[in-house]
Amino acid sequence: MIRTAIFEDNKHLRETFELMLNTADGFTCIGAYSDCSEMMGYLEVFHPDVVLMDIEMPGMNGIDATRLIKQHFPKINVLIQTVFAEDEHIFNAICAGASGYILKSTTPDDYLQAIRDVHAGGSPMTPGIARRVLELFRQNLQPAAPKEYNLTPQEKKVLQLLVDGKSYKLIAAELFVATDTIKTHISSIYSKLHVHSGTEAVAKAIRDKIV
Amino acid sequence: MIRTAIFEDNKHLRETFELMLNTADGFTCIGAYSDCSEMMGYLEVFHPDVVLMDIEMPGMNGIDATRLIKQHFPKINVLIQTVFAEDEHIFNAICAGASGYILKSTTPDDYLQAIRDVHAGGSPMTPGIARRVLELFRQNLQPAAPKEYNLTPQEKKVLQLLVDGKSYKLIAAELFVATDTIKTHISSIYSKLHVHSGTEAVAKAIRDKIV
DNA sequence: ATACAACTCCCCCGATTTCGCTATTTCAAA
DNA sequence: TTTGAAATAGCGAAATCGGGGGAGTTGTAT
Repeated sequence: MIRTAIFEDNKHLRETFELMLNTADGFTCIGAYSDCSEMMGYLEVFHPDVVLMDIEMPGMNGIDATRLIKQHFPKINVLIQTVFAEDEHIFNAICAGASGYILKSTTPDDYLQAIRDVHAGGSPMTPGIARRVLELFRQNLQPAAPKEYNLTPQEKKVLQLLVDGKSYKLIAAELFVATDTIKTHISSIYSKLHVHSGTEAVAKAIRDKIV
Repeated sequence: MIRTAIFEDNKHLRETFELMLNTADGFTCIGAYSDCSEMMGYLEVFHPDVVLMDIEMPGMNGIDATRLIKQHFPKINVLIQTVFAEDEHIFNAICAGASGYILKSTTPDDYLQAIRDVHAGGSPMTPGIARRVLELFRQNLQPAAPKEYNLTPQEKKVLQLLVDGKSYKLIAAELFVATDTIKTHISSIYSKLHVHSGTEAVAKAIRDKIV
């Protein structure tokens, strides 16, 4: 028996969900609320397995509520169900700790299956949502856009050591050349990066290039 | 009619898929291969809508093949189907550009539905896989661990401006104080960050803190 | 053979940075 | 009221840095 709680401000929808869960085999609806004002106290007492959470609600929104739930009851699985498919909502919901994210166009059977999935440790998602998630994933991972400034191999080494906080002398020692040679390299690094000091160069180097 | 191609080294499975696609309504299997050796030339000619890709195959594996496909034919949707649910495979598949990731335990109907979903621009995933994806997502995103070094507000401002490449004089001007004051601030910043130069401070500031 | 890029080195010089130490004012906490 | 942190400011000296110039050696490409 999967103990489910509902947070949904639309009265009709809320009661439909409640009925659906109470008539379906293997489910119980142990609470249906139109907002999150009493949520924490309620969860403390009844400890549902799965929370079906709407995003748009008066008072606290479903994403902040999810964050709150996961902070205090990490074992409760939160299934977001909403009409919003915006990247920002999806992103925030995931970060808040949502276990699933389905759109409201889903059929009753799909709802039940989604709740089962969540309860079994899965993360059901509408395929369209899943695509957004994958794309967000790739975006937030790839931004390795190492700009090229035509630095020569030696200049890269010097820049690397500069970033490590080494002085001209130390860099020279490390590369077995004269300090003046390092000065020359650094001059050309500066002109290639369009900067005029070590701090600027380091900032630029870290921000859009090699470590 | 969804034009699908299959890459799967298991003969029985490959032929089952082929039969399934050719008998189902709305699908055509326009090729079924046991490895990726001739893949690119094949895709060039037949241009399938969806590729059903196995991971474990002799020769090139399905993930590298996916990367190759997406590089040259970004419009082709690749649906990974495998017995492997390891995080590393999932991660690599996503980065390679896979549009979906389903496990081989899926039923025939689910296969067809997954292919439909992919073709419609969705990303079907087994709920268990989806959970892994969400967790990978959170992992690769959260490491925003802004270390605190007990810098005072003014010191933070100074550090910020230092990172921007400003000289002591300029910082002093910007904060309406004497240059010597900036000297003092920078001294305490250095001792708090345990560094001994501007470049080190900037590197540390960017790497594990503000800005 | 002649360029050209990359790497090397040297000198000069002024500006900037770094490291000492001291010291006052303000403001909030003890 | 005393204490302490934060911010302010100053002085001095050594070291480093940044910009300018010129110049020699490789090696590759034309």
